[in-house]
Amino acid sequence: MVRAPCCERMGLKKGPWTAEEDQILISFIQRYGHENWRALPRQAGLLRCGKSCRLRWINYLRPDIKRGNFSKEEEETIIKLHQVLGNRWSAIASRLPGRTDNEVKNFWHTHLKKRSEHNYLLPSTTTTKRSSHDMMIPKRTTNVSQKINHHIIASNYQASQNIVTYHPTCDVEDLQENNSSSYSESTQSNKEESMQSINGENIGTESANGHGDTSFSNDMVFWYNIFMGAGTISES
DNA sequence: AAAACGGACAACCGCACGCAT
DNA sequence: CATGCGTGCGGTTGTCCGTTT
Repeated sequence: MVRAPCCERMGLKKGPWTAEEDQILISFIQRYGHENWRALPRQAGLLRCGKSCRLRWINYLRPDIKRGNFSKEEEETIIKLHQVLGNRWSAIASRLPGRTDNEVKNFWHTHLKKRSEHNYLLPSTTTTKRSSHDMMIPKRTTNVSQKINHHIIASNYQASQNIVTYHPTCDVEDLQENNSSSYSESTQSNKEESMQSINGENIGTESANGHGDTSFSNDMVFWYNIFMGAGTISES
């Protein structure tokens, strides 16, 4: 597949955003939403590529962004989730309402990494690029992770002013045990089914074939622990 | 006072994936 | 089935700013 290079078109601006650009982007999205990031800058009259607009919105301009220092609880949550999930910043960020993957990633590299390295070895923090083939944890657990994250984000979004749903007391040690035993064996469809069953609702997945094997059960437990233990999927 | 240094954070880049055609 | 587009993600780079020398 040939991919069009982003932001390389003549006339597209790069670098820091100005207040005027921010204002244009905010008011455009407030008015029309962001159904198509690629078309958005043209429609809004911004000399930016869609990717840049998306990043700016998601990481900085979104109304539900929580600015300011990370709390102690948030730090601990990041550290623990990183032990379980590795460098899956979006997944970690989804556990921290109002925080973005970029923010979490930066915070990790500037604050937590050194501290964490003192305490334990970091098996999954390699800086080399990994394909989805050469790692047990898929780079993008697209179906389940996206849907879960969408679910999470939607939940948080719905009640954004109301709840901070992560529980700093989450027992990540348990998660790690389950992780080592079942995560690598699990399949995408298993995870999807797990989440469906766990939530007692259809979160949008398709496969309907039944699984009665133990890996499925382990998987179910694993994902249940991941998302219930860290607490964002509330028992709604 | 100014240069050098380093930390923090914003932004960019390239890849992988889902989906429509 | 093959192709291309749009998007999300993680790694990396760039820039700003405070601190040290």
